[in-house]
Amino acid sequence: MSPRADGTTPGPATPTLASVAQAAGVSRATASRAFGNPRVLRPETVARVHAAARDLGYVPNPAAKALSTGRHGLLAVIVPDIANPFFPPLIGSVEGRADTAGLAVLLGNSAEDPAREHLLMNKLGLQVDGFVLAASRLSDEQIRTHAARRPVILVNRDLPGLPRVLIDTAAGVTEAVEHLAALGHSHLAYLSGPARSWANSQRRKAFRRTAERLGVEPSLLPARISSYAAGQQAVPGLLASGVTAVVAFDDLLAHGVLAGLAEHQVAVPDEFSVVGCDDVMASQTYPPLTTVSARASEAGATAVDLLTQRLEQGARAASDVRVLLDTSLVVRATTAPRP
Amino acid sequence: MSPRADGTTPGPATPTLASVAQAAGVSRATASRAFGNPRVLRPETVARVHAAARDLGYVPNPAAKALSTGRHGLLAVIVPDIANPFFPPLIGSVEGRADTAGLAVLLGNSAEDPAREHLLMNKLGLQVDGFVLAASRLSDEQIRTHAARRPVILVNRDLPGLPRVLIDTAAGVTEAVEHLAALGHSHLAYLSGPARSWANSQRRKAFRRTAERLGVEPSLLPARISSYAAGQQAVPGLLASGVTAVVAFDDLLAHGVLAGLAEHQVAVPDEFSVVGCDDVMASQTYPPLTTVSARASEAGATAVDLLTQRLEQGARAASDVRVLLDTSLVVRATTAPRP
DNA sequence: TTGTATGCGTTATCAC
DNA sequence: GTGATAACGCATACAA
Repeated sequence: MSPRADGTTPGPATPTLASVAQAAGVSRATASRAFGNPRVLRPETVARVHAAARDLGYVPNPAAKALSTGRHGLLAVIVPDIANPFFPPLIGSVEGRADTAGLAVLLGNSAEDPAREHLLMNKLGLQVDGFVLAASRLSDEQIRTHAARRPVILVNRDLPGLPRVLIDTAAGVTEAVEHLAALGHSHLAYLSGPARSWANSQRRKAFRRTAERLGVEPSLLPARISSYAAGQQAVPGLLASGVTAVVAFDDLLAHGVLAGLAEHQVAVPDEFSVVGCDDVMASQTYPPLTTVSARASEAGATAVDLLTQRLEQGARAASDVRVLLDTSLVVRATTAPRP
Repeated sequence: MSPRADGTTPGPATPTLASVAQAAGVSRATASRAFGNPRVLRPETVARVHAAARDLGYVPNPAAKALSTGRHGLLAVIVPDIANPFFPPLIGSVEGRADTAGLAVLLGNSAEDPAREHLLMNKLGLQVDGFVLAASRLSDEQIRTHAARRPVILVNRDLPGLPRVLIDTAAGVTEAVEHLAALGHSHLAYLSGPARSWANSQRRKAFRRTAERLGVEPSLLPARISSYAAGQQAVPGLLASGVTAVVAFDDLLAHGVLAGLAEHQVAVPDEFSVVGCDDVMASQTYPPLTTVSARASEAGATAVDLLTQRLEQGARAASDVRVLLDTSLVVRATTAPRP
């Protein structure tokens, strides 16, 4: 056992609770209490231990603490694709909120692969206190199995019985269709995203329902995956279908559509209107994309809140929490009246 | 000690090495060796232990292993800003490579704040085997202090004595200036990024050096931070300076410039040329941005390789490794001859 | 080749 | 209030 097998300088042994206890002239148990349960100790004793700890530069050993308590001070956030611009803000807010809650964040990337996601959760399961599972590609049963072992908070996955926070883009998509109909577009397309995505099925349904209600003709085009190239490749089909406007599953696809339309000399928004979704990139890129707001950051923070709640309250915490985050349309520069 | 304080179902106690040993009819030590050092055991014994482990669904407890060995199977990657599109691909490749190396990834966000970065490293230091420090905002001394405790691999920070991987955008920026000069632009601007960023100083120097060599007039404009809004706000100054082309610190700023120019009715690329940097977003957004390639993914993977090397070889590993990743200009649609 | 005994650093259950 | 002491689960000298 050579804890110094790496290239770091040995230096003096890192102080342990035992060192602190000795320096403070108390037992290890008392030293421990000075940190974890100071109220039961005489204030004077607490102060003495703290002083000793400070002098020695004592830092508690997380591994030992975890082994003893079963709590790791760690949370895992699993996403299908880190490179997809929807997730970084979500991850960022998870990290931020976790940090203030005293938790560190383990990052897992499932690469859109359910098998990989499952493996990842098994591997990480024993070293974290809980999971934030974003846009999971797992089956309901698999998720339930994992949730039986470790607390799991779902983001954008509506599984009854588990705490979940849902970004309800249906409202925004509905607005988008209304917006386009009001502009005179009578034939619209929805360019769909990942098949196993909850968000995608929500958006597709809202699109169709609203189109029918308003009496505009809906077309459904599959892009299968969310990528710039997929959006670009969907353009020929889009033009062939005869629509004059499209609602894309997300901003990434929308930008691909923009590129594809430019290739075909179709002007946006004069000849063709494009609506994205998630408002990620849309606010960081030119031209300003009309899109549906997403609130991914809020979703992440809320998920962490639910998790810490569950961690603190244990089984007493309500487990069937369902937080719905409302969305709305943000009209920018890629939609205009039908030509 | 109630490891089940959360809402999970109790179920059968998770199997430990002791359970496996008992089931296989061997001692705990032998069971342990079956995993960590199988060569010293009779193959038959190894098989029996593995079978028992499989039947019981045994998963080694990372905390116990860490406490015993001092190795955590964890790596921390620290970035200044998760939301900045430069970092997600880097983080993703770190995660990917770490995963194949059997390491999990802890994510830290310094929010561009050196103090926060320092705190983060202190907090995480005891639970990881090493750090990948991307675009660190820390002082040289601080980095050295941390590196003395835990192996640190630097990305885009050139600190002699520490393993580092540098994305050498100087070459690409040089090409960009040459490209613009060849197009007839005789007065160029560099829109700079974060002051403490190594990448920024590299780019600024390359810009000025090349401009002087080619006899074109260089202007330096500060954006201070990398954001869409900052790029947008820099446009008035840009136009006032009389330049006809700009090289922005990164693609995010470049897109902001694009938006600002549109506001001022300046056509790109006909009246004004814009070059970005890092080729992130540029390939996912329309219009296609002329930019400098970045290879952030390769940088992340390489950093992990250097770290695992160091972890395996210990102090014998060469510590002054300096990996330089070359870059080049990618000409797309935002540059054209001077009007 | 395998078993025995001990330590890793902390928390928690008893006593006192 | 405080102090011994036994876990927690695993790895590893040392014996055999």
